[in-house]
Amino acid sequence: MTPAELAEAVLAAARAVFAERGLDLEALPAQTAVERPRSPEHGDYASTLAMQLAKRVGRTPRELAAALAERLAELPGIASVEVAGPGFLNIRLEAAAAGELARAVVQSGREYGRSRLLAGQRINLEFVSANPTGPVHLGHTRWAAVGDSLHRILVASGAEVASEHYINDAGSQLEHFGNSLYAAALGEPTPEHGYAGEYVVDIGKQIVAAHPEALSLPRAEALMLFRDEGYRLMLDAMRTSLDRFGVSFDIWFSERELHASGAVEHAIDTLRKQGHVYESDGAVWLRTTDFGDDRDRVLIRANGTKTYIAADSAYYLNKRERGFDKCIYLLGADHHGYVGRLRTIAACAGDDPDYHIEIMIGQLVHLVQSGGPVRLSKRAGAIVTLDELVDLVGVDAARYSLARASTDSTLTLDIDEITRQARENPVYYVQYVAARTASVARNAADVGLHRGAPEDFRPELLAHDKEQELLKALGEYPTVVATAAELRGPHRIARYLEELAGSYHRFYDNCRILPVGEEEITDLHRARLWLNDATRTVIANGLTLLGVGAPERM
RNA sequence: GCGCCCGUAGCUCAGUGGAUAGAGCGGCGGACUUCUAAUCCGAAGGUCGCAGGUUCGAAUCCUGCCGGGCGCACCA
Repeated sequence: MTPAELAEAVLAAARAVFAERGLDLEALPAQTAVERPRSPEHGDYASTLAMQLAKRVGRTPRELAAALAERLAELPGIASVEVAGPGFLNIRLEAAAAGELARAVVQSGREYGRSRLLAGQRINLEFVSANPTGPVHLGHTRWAAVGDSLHRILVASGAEVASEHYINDAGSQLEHFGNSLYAAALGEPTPEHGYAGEYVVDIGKQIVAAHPEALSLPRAEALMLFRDEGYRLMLDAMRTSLDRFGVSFDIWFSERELHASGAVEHAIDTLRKQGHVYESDGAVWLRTTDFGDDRDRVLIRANGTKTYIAADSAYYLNKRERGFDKCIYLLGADHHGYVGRLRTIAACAGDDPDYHIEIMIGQLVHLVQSGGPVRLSKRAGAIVTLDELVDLVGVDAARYSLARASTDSTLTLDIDEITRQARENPVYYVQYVAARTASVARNAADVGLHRGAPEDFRPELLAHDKEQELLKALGEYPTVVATAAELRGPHRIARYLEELAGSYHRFYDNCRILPVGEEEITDLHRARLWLNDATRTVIANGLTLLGVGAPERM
């Protein structure tokens, strides 16, 4: 019996009790959940439904709980139900009913944990969106890890999702970048508003190597060449870094093309039709105060140039016109001023800012090394890049470290610490389970131990405390994935896997899976192998959602 | 001044109103002639920033305050 089935049984019992006593069925929720109590004294699962309902129907929690307990206790698979405290329902399953899960998980394989929760939603998930004027740095790296994992989680929950990287290639930053490359190639100092750093010199050299004539061109032509070639090389480098990190975007969207396609004018027309555009002082304005902004915003300046908000609007509307009904933006805290703006744009376009647009603000990553802070300013040239981080700790450890924290928390990474403790990173604790389970499976095959036919599986033999604990952990996985999808929290997967890993290691330590020496193979060995393989399935599924490998050996 | 996020063990961080607040790391003490000791077991470590409020029940929700981070353009 899975937790979901148990929860449904609790609700069904509530319906029966309500009907029997003439209570208002409308007071019942559409869904309920059972939780896993911290203390084993409180049973395998607990329901708080009676306490939640009592006030609504004017009964005491304990009275309702007692009635529910009576009904639930009769169900097959349920060993006992107790009413405790103010009205908790503490439920114990029979070992066999719990053990069933091992078979169900193995048979579901990669499907275990996937759902249709978000079926029918078409989601555009934008993240990273780094300027093509420098390498992907550590700030972006957090969103790369979190965004890509979220992408996988949303897909696993049934949504149709496109991951998208916006390229800011239309503004003056690219000009400054080109100027900097040119200056570097000439050996001149970095120009004002320019970019510094070794990568600028490197790219400058690459361009000169590929275009020996570059330095003898007239200045204006040379600048254009450095700008365009630098842009191309930088974009390639970004793609390469992200690929190596296991992150590949479905769509790379160019701002330049957005402008070239006339999308900006089109967007302003659309907003005008919605009645929120007006002209004043020679400029074109968006009346964002219609939707709570403290002042209106300019779309087109008096000099005819478009503002960034104009492009933002065009980009949002373009996403909507491409058929996405939910646009999720993953932005760093340094951009949280965008939130109101983007939501207002959606509102001005006639959309529901609480549904069509969703802006996740992730807090920044702080780096410290040798006790002091490390600055991440791109202009200053002191960059800690994605590539450097990966070189230091590897893809798995890097992705895991970044994905296991809530994006609401600023994350402090100590470079020394990461380097030194790479082996102690929690990712290895989890991956070690993948390796151990694989090793057990290999050894089992060597000694002729096989799971056998599913119908010969004896779930009731998995009655040891550690086996039951592990089974409960396995049963939680689908709920964890669903919650991670709904709350957009990939870190929940990581935290869950750490718990599951603990349960497995304790099981492994207490319950011998393989026969020792010449010992005869029994149904218990086979049952434990089912449990071993079920664990391997869940660990692998979970790590996949994080974009982290599940190694066969370590 | 206004807005968003955070404040939980020595450190890094979990905990979408439930029972005795958790994990990893660090430190202390144990466990390998048997499936991988990258593991396990034990002890230690907490006024959940502070003060009120709501609730049968608050780390969680509300208000105020304190502390930290980040933002508030006809810049990109």
